[in-house]
Amino acid sequence: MSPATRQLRATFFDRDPRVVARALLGKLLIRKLRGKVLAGRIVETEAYLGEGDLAAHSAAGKTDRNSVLFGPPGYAYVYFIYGNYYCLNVSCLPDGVAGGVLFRAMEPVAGIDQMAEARGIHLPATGGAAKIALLRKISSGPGRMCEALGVTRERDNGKSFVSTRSDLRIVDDGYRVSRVMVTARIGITKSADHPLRYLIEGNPFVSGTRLLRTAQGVA
DNA sequence: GAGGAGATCGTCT
DNA sequence: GACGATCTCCTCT
Repeated sequence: MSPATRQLRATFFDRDPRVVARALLGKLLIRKLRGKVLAGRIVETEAYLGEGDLAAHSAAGKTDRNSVLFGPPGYAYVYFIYGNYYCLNVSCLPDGVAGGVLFRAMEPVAGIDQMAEARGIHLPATGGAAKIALLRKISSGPGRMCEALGVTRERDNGKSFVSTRSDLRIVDDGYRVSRVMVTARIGITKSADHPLRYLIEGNPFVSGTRLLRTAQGVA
């Protein structure tokens, strides 16, 4: 990483989830696990707006499960879904106001062998299309990302993204995103038509294929 | 290559 | 007891 790399602060997350979701594209998600550094560039996010957003876990109010979403900005909300998978979010907006951003996909950057191993993927030594297809399988999806990074609710729910001592951090290394696309969110039934999914246009590491329209600023 | 359905269990009602 | 911010495998075209 370049010397210009800097960790995101709480003020970055103390904004509308739609603004944060878009701004997170291109940032590096860094995980320290058992002495190893795992990192990926965020290429796809979804915004969840809080109590007015029926698709958000916080829609029905605060519970033990979703309390992190109602807390201060910049903290990890991890939940277990479909009996198999974890999903990783970061809380947004001030303490007491619900809102968050779901990390949906990232491009592997560092610790790729460790992440592939965690996913049960064997990477070939040589490159080519077959290797790229396997690299996509490491972290193109929220459940896949969590498995690759070793994220679990027990270990990471409520953890700070903005503490310099945290083993879960997000940094800006100066990478600039050329074009952002906005589509409807994936896998939900309520408020499903809202364009709140943000992805880097043309990036091969995004999940799914539902591309509805190109972003014109923040929706 | 695309689409459908099953797996599997925590959370909420 | 029902549902779900997913993934993978299997079948069909």
